Amino acid sequence: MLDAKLIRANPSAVEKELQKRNIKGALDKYLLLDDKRRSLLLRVEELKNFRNTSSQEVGKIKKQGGDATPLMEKVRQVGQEIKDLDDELKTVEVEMEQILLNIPNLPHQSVPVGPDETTNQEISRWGEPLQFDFEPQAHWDIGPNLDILDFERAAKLSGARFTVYKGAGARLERAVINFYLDIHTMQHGYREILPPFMVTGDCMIGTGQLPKFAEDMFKLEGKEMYLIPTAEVPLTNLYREEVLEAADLPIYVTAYTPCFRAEAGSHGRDTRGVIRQHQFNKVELVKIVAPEDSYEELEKLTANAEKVLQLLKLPYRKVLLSTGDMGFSSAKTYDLEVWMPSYNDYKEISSCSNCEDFQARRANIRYRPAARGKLQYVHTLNGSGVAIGRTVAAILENYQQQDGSVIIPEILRPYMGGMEVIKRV
RNA sequence: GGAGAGAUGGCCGAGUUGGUCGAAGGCGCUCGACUCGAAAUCGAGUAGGCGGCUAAGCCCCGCCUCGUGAGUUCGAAUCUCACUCUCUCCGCCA
Repeated sequence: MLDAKLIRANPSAVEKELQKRNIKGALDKYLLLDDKRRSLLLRVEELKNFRNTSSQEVGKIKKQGGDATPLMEKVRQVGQEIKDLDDELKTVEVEMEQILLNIPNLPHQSVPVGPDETTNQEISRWGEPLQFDFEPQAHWDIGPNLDILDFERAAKLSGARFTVYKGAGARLERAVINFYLDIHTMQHGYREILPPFMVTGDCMIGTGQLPKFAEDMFKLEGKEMYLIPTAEVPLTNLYREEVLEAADLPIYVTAYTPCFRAEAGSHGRDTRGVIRQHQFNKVELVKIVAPEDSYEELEKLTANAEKVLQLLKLPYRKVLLSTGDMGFSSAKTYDLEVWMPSYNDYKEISSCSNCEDFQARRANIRYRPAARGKLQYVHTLNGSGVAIGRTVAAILENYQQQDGSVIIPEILRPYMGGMEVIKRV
C-alpha cells in the first residue's frame, strides 16, 4: 500500500511513477474522495467536539442539582447528525482503501523502465550451458523414462498441472529441500520456520495477493482461508500487527513449503513437465529489515539464492526486472534464471524482491528506531531460495547422460544416501 | 463438540454501582544526575492513528482507538448483543 500522505502531498510525482508500471489515472478518483473525506471529517469532528463538551456539561449540571434536560435534548439531535455523517465518511474511506489496495508499489530509481519482460536487464551469467554430444531430452521425458516422475497418474489423481514423484525422484526432491534449508540456516544465517500452509485473508492482503489476485489463489470452501501461493505470505505475516525493537532487526527467516497456485490465465503455457504446477515445493527466504539497509539486504539475499545454484553447478543468469515485469508488491526485483536445455533458454527459478514498506504498511509491521522513539514501517524482502521442482527439472536436464541416466550433483549425494546416478530400475 | 474464564499502551498489569480515564503501578526504552567508566541508585520523559494549524518541522488544538462489530445513553474501557481469538476442565483424536 502506498503512503496516503505521499499521494496527497505529491500526486503528480506518484502518478508519474505509476505510469512506469503502465498504470494511468489511478489516483484521480482517490484524490476526489480524499477531498471529500476531509471536508466530512472537519464537519463531523466539530459536532463530536460539541457533543463531548456538552456531555461533560450535563454531568456538571446534574451534580449541582440543576436541570440538564434542554441540553440533553440538543445533544441527542446532534447525535443523529453525527451518525449520518459517520456513515457517509465510512463509505468514502472504504472506497479509498479499496483503491489503494489495488495500486502496486512504486519502482525503485534503479529499475529499468519498460513495458514487459523484453526490457529486463541481464546483470550477470554464471556457468556455461552444456554442449551435449547427443540429443538432450526434456525432463518430462527423462523423468517418466526413469520412472521417477509420473504425469499420467498425477492427472488421474488431480488433473492437469500436477506431478507424482516416485522413488529416486521423490528422494531427489526431498534432498534438494534439505540441502537448501541447510545452506540457508547454517551458512547464511536464516532461521528455519515451518509455517501453516493455509492462511487467513488478512495475511493475503498483508503481502499483496489480495484483493487484486483472488483468482490466482485456492480458497477453502466456506472459509476465509487460502492455500499459500508462496511461503512469503506466512513468513512475512509472522510479524503482522507487531512493533519490533530496533535490536530485533534484521530478521532472516526461511521455510520450506508447498505452494499452491490456480494459474488462471496461463492456459497453454508450460503445459509439459514440472515448470508450472498447481502445487510445487519451494524454499523461501524472507527478511524484515530497517529501511536504510533494505537495498544492501536485497543484494545479499539474491546472492544467497545464487549460492545454492552455484553449489549445484547449474548455469544461470541474473536479471533485473523492468518496471513492466515486476510483481505487484515489489520496488525492485532480481530474477535468477537457470539454464534449461528443453527450452534452450534460461528459465526463472528464483525471484528476489525488495518490497520496501509496501507490505509493512498493509500488514502494519513497524519498529522502534534506536535513536528517536517514533515508530516506522520496516522494509520487507523475499526471494525464492530457490524453487525445488524447477531445480529437480534443471538437474535432470543438465546432468543427463546419453544412456538416459542422470548424474546426481556431488553436493547432493550425502542427501541421497550416497547415490551417484539415477538409472532406470 | 460441551462447560467456564479472559482479551487494556512496546511488554506486564490495575481499573466494571457509566461522567475529571487514553487509562494507576511496574518492566523496557530515552535523557539527565552520581561514577574514571559501568552496575546499582535517584530525577524527568515515554501509546498509536487521523485531521487542523505551519512554507515545512516542532509546539499547540480537535477527533478516534481499552479484541472486532453493532446497540443503550446527553455521555461507555466500564452496561447489552453478536462475532473472533486465547486459556482451563471434559469429550474425541494423529
